[in-house]
Amino acid sequence: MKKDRAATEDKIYKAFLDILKEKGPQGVGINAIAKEAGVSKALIYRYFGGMKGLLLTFAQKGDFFKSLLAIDEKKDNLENLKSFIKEGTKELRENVLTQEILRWQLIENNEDTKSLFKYFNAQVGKTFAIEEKDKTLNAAFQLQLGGYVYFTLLSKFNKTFIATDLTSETTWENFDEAIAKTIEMFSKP
Amino acid sequence: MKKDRAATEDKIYKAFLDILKEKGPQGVGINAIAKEAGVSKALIYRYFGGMKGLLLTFAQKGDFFKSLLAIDEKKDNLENLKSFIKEGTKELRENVLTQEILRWQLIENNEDTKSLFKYFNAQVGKTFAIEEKDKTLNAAFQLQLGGYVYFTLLSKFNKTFIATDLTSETTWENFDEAIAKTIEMFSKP
DNA sequence: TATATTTGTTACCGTATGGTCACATTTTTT
DNA sequence: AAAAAATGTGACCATACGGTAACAAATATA
Repeated sequence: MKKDRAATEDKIYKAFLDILKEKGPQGVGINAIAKEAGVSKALIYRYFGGMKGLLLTFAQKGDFFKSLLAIDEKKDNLENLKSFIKEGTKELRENVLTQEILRWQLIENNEDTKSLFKYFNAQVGKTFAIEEKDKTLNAAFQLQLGGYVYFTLLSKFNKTFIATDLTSETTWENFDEAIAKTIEMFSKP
Repeated sequence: MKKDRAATEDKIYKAFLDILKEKGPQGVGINAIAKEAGVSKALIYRYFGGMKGLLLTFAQKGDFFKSLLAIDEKKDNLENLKSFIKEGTKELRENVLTQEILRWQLIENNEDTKSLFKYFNAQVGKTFAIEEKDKTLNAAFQLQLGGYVYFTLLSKFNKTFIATDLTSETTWENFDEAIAKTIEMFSKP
């Protein structure tokens, strides 16, 4: 049998990502990862230091919503902020990995996940930080951003929220429009 | 030893509620409930039909955010809608049980939880349904409502979101103000 | 080539899970 | 009082979890 540590580590790490994406935080476990990777679970402890070390590795690689960083400079004026928002919401709904980390933060926060959340939130803060001009506008914007996250996560298991169809593309366009409109109105004198 | 089925059923049901409130959806399990109730788990199957039946019982009792129903009629004009929102957000942040059901919907949706979510969401729909006057306003309102839910759930494990302090009372007052202001601005010609 | 070292697997441990069943005890009915 | 029904428990099963240790096989070093 061929032996290759680097390749094995890669198999383990990929398996972890796949499970997180497919089964969510609840599916992530030593046994499941080892099985998915087709490798003995003892190696996860030897090479990564168990779940905690695995999450730390994940955190330090830090490939979260990287596509947003490219347009990070555009947040200066109103029009660019709006397009930034649109890009951000699109990215959020496409990036399942990011979704699952956000979901994870809603259900636990222990010694294992600590480092992951720390790095992830630092990245979020760096990406989505906007200069606060108006206290109420800021709160309104954050609420809508949080709402977008909420509905995105909710749509995994629910097709509707009250009367809103979460499977309809129109719904998400309406959300984008609502955010833009809100910012616009707040910005008027 | 005294035997009293009604009292035992009550002990089981109360134990279920306590665990859901204290440990969240993840803590809810047959063994944990039986232990908390100080009763043999076989009785949960005999009297409730297992977890599924227990959740159905919970669903049918339907004591979700009841305090809101009392002010349900007030949603007719702008000022009353705003006060209704304020009451709603207050209730949400105080009602841990409601929070945990909302959290539950973000992480699973199986045969056991099906009935619970169905009844719960029907109640939510009945309570928070507002007549849609403007498509964009409606989306903005829903986003902010969702954001409020998101931050409420997030605050259980996280003290901050980006630069926002989720433990500060001022933060939540800002949120309330933002919702009111948004509705107000949308309502102007 | 012989010896270390690294890599990988299997088997095991303790614990916890959901679920069932036989049995003892209490309460109700006859 | 005797029989029947309801109530409650403890033991047990299969399965899964995280974690460890002993051992085999491959690779690197001497």
